[in-house]
Amino acid sequence: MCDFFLPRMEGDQAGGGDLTDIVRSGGAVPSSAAEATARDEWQLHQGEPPMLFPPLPSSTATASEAGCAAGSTGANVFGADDPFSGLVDPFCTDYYSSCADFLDATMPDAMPKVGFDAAICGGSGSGCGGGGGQGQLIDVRRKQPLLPRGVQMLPVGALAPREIQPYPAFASDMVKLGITAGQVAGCAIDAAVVGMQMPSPRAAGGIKRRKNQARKVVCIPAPTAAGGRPTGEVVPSDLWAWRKYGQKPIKGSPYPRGYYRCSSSKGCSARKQVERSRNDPNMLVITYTSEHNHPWPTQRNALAGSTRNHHGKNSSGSSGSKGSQNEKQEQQQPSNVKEEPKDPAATTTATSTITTLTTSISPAAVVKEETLAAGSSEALGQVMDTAVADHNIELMDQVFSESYRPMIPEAGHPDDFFSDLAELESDPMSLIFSKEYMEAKPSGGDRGHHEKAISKDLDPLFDMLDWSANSSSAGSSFEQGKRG
DNA sequence: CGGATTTGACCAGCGC
DNA sequence: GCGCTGGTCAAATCCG
Repeated sequence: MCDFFLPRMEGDQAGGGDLTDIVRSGGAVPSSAAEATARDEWQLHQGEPPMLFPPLPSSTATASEAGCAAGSTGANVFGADDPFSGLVDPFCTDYYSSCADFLDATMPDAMPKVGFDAAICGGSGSGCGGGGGQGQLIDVRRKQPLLPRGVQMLPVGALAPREIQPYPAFASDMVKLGITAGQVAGCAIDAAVVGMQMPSPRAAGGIKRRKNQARKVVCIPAPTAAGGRPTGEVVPSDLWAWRKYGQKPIKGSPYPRGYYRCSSSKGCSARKQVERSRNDPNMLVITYTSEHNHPWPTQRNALAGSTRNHHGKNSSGSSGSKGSQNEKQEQQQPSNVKEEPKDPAATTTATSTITTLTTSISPAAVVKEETLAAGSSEALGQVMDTAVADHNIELMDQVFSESYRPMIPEAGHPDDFFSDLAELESDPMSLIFSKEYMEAKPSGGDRGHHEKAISKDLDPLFDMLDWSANSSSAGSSFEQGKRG
C-alpha cells in the first residue's frame, strides 16, 4: 500500500518529469519489477505486491463515475472526513490523508499506517514542505517528511508521465471491499488516470506557458442540474467576472478547454482555463493564472455582463434563445464554468452563496488550492499543468472559493486571490491539524468511532463556512470554524 | 448598441 | 529546423 504513495522513483527519474508527475504518480503504483529499491522498501511494509489497476478505465464506469461528484451520493469516504478541505495544501494532502482516513475506517490493519499517513506534496512552497520546487512524501499527520529508508525526495521534474501508473493501489482494495472507485477514490483516482493520460510528452517537458505566472489549479465538480445532466446549469462562482476569449481542443481530452480572462476590470491580467476532467466529465478543472489587479467585486452584480449564459432562461434548462450555440457550449464547455448566476438572491452575499454551496455540495468535497510561483521552477508550471490537481482538488473547491473570500477583509486587503491563499498557506498545518481532528482520528480499527469522527469533522467545516461568511479574519476564522 | 461567445488564425515554447 | 501543441488574438456572430 505504501507504494501507493511512492512516486516513480526509478532510475529514469532524471527524465523530464516534474512535480506533476509526482502527484500523478501519487495515485500510481509502480509496476515495473525493475523499480527502484526505494519502492521495495515500501513494499516491505505491505506484505504483498502492489496491486495494479487495470488499464485506464476512462471508458469504464468506475473511472468515469468516479470523481468527487460521487460524493453527493455518499461517496464521501475520502472527502467526508477530510478537514483538510479548503486548505491550501499542495496537491495530495487531502487525498492521501483521506485515503488514510478511509483505510483507517475500513481496513485498519490492511496496511501500514505510514502509507496512508503520507502525502506527496510539493510546489513552490508552502504547505507540505514541498518548498524549493520539490515534491516530497510527508507524514500528513505528523507533519514530517516521510521517506522510507533509502528513498530520496524527488526533485521536481524527475518523473516522466509515461511512467505513471493509472491507479493507486489502494483502490483495488476498495474493490475488494465492495467499494467502487467512484465511491471511494473519486477524483483522486481520476487524477491518477488523468495524469496517466496526459498524452503529450510536453506534459512532462512543460506545456508552453507564460513564465513567471502563478498558476492555481482548482478542481471542482461540474454541478449538475437536477436532471443529472453533466452540463448542469449550476454555476460555481469564483466571484470574478470572466470573459471567454478562446477555446481549444486539448489533445488527449474529449473536452475542449475554455480560456477566460477577467472582465471585472480592464487591464486585469487574470486568466483562467476551464476544462472538464477527461475521466470524469462531472469534474471541472480550473486553472487560474496571473492575478487580479483590482479589488474583489464588492457585489455580485458587479459581475453583470460577465456572461449571458446565466440569465434566467439558461438556468432552467434549455430553451435558450441561442439554441444551437448554447447547446453546443453545454456539450463542449460546461455552462457552469461560466459566470455567476445573476440571481441576486443567490449571489448578493457570500453568505447566501455559501448557503447554497453547503446545500448543494457534498461534504465529501475536498478542496485544493495551489499557489505556485511558477517562476521558481519550470517544474512548478508543469505541476499545475497537469492539474493533476485535477483530482486532488475536489468538490469543495467551491466551498473554498466561495467561503474564502468572505473571510478576507475587504479593506487593506491586497485584493489578490493568490495573495490571500498565500496568507492561508503561511501556516497551513496549523489549520490542518486541528486538535479535534487529530483526536477524532481513530488510531485503530474502530470504524464506528471513525465514522463519528468523520461526522464530527464535517460539521466544523460547515460551521466554518457559515461562520466565515460573517468573519473578517481568514486564518483565525478557519481555525475557529474548525473548532466549532 | 454594447458586451459576450465562437472560431479560425497566428504566435510561441518545446521535443525530436 | 520542423512539427506539434497550447495560448492568444480578433473578426464574425449572437443576445439582451
